[in-house]
Amino acid sequence: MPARQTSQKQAVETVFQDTKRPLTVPEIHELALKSCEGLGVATVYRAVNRLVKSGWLKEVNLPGQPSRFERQALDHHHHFHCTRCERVLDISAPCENLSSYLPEGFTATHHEVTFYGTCARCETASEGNLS
Amino acid sequence: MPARQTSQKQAVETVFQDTKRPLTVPEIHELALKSCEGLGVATVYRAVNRLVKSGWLKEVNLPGQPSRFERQALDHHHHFHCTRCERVLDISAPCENLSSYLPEGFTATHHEVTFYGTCARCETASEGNLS
DNA sequence: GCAATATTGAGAATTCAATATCAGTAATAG
DNA sequence: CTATTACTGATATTGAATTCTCAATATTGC
Repeated sequence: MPARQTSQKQAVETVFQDTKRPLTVPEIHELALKSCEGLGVATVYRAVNRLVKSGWLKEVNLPGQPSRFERQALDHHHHFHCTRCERVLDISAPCENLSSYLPEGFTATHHEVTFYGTCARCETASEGNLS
Repeated sequence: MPARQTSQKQAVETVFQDTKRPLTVPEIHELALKSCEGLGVATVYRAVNRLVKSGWLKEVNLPGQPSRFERQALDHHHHFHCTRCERVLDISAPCENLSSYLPEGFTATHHEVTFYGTCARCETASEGNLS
């Protein structure tokens, strides 16, 4: 009798269908609570682990940050870490011939590019605050 | 009577003068032990923190990895994480117009590029092992 | 329904990096 | 040389993210 369908699992999956940026476990938890009152953090961890194992989710690690998770994207993309609101956003990838610059003898299976700065939302918000 | 010169501090600095890739604290410790018997990990942490504060060392964070440290480099570069020997190596940076691809309204202060794969040393080593 | 058992929530337990503590050691000013 | 006190090593402690435990609950095959 393997695997049952529960409202908790459903809630976690829904979060990812509604969001297209990498989320930390606390973020997932908070969002999932809206559709599943009383949901515990441990359960979020369990659900996320299952979904990662099944390939539906992908773990995203940014330097010095706790793990985040996002839908296994179809297209390659990079990440933008807004140092003001602390959100991590996807940005489309122009990575072109990046790996062609690797030294002789090195073989890269993949790469990650992370930008740091201010996202459009925060940029706009602060403009309004100029006094 | 601020700051004394000790063999421990000296040992840690020497490690970085002899190595030009980012090192974890355990790596630093192991290397420094060669020139300073009995050196404790706590002291390595202390020395590294001092050197970071003074600007001589720079902290390097890679996704899902403990902090590493390297000499404050003069030139911009990226990192290559060998998934076989787990070493992190510097590679020269061709980052060109990377940030020009950012979406409207986004401002980036800096970026990081990390490659994953096999370094030249491991690549060579495994060729010899083909049986 | 009903029994079998996956799943859950709450909190304890673990893990691992990094820091704090403290008595003993050693660098340096005089 | 000597006193002052920065520094050290060993170890306890913290802090955080994540996993484990276990009794209670809820799903699903029959």
